[in-house]
Amino acid sequence: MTLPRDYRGQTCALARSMEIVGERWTLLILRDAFHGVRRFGEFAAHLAVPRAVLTDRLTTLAEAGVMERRAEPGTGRREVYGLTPKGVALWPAVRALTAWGEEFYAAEGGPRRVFRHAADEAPLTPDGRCTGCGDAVPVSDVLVTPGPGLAPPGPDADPVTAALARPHRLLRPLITTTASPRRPTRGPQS
Amino acid sequence: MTLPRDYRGQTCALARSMEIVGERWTLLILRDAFHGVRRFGEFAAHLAVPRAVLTDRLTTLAEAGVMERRAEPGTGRREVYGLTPKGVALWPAVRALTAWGEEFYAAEGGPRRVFRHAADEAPLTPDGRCTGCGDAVPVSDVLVTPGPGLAPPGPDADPVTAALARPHRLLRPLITTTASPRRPTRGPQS
DNA sequence: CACGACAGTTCGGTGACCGAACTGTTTTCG
DNA sequence: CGAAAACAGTTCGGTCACCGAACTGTCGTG
Repeated sequence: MTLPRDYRGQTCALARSMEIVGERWTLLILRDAFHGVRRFGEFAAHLAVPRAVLTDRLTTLAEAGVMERRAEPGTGRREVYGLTPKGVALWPAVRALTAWGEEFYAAEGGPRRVFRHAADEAPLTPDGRCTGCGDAVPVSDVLVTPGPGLAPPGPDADPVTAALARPHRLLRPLITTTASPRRPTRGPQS
Repeated sequence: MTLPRDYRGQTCALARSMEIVGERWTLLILRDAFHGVRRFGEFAAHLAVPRAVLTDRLTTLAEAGVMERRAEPGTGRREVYGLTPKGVALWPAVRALTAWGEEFYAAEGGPRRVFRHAADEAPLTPDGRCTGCGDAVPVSDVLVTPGPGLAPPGPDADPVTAALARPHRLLRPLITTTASPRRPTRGPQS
């Protein structure tokens, strides 16, 4: 198994994970995928990641079985990338790291985003349980709503940033409209 | 302060986390710290990380308040590095990533290590709850035991690898004796 | 003092990452 | 239909992080 940057000799499951998802940008790409980002250009515009690096990461993730690359039906050249079940299984890790960042690097005013149980809209605990019904909430039942700490997107924010500022379900395609106004999109900003 | 490798423009708590713990080797260093590794040479020998990189990571983690550097009382030059409460708060993330690696890259025979509740020695669920009493187990009450998938350490394995193959509590110093510094190699020692 | 253990630094070589420009195809619109 | 734009990647040169090995300085012990 020739992984791009391995951690040789480590008899530790964490090292195996880091070989797959430990490279720069990878977890942010996966996070976007959880939020419903599906297209190459959306990842590139939202993350401001060099396009060559993005190509490499998506290829690596697809080869590892974490994401899946498929042609979007109907549209010609449009490729879409989606999480496989193996990728969805990374949600506890993404959630835990997000919760840690939110706890120790909180924005002014409060959390940037609030994860809720879609069934009753009660917020989730940091470990992903519903504060209303107490259940462990599956990823597809997580509703993301903007929190008080989320800066409103500027008028020239990229479509992903704009869509992330609105309530949405995880794993559902974030941007469904096919057509977009032709206007040179410049500048990242989440 | 300029973070070493930032993710500019990301209004996302995960990006904040990745700026602290997202660099190569950092999470493996933290994992070792959870298991009780405390000294520079132990990290270096066990992880096979370039020493300059290790110095950089420990300094960065200390500046971020995740780890703490202090002189070991008694011994002269010995510095020890320990997790702060902010560092301990990363345990859910480390556990989740380890569990994912264990699930999808299992070793022959089964898990490499089993996390248990020290009180009743019942194994923990992937999200850190005790299968015996059902409680969420704090990090300091986690007992680590070798699992069937853990390869036995070779005779020339470093002391950390050897100690990790024996049952131990998280956050407790893994190697307590100063390794009997320079015994006259008289009798067999424990 | 000599020696070994240890923490951390130095240094040259290599590869990953960056950012911007470019290629080739598909879609949209006049 | 034909031009222009959108899109998914690729190419390329500069820069920086990482690697590995050797080295420095300090402390404790024999």
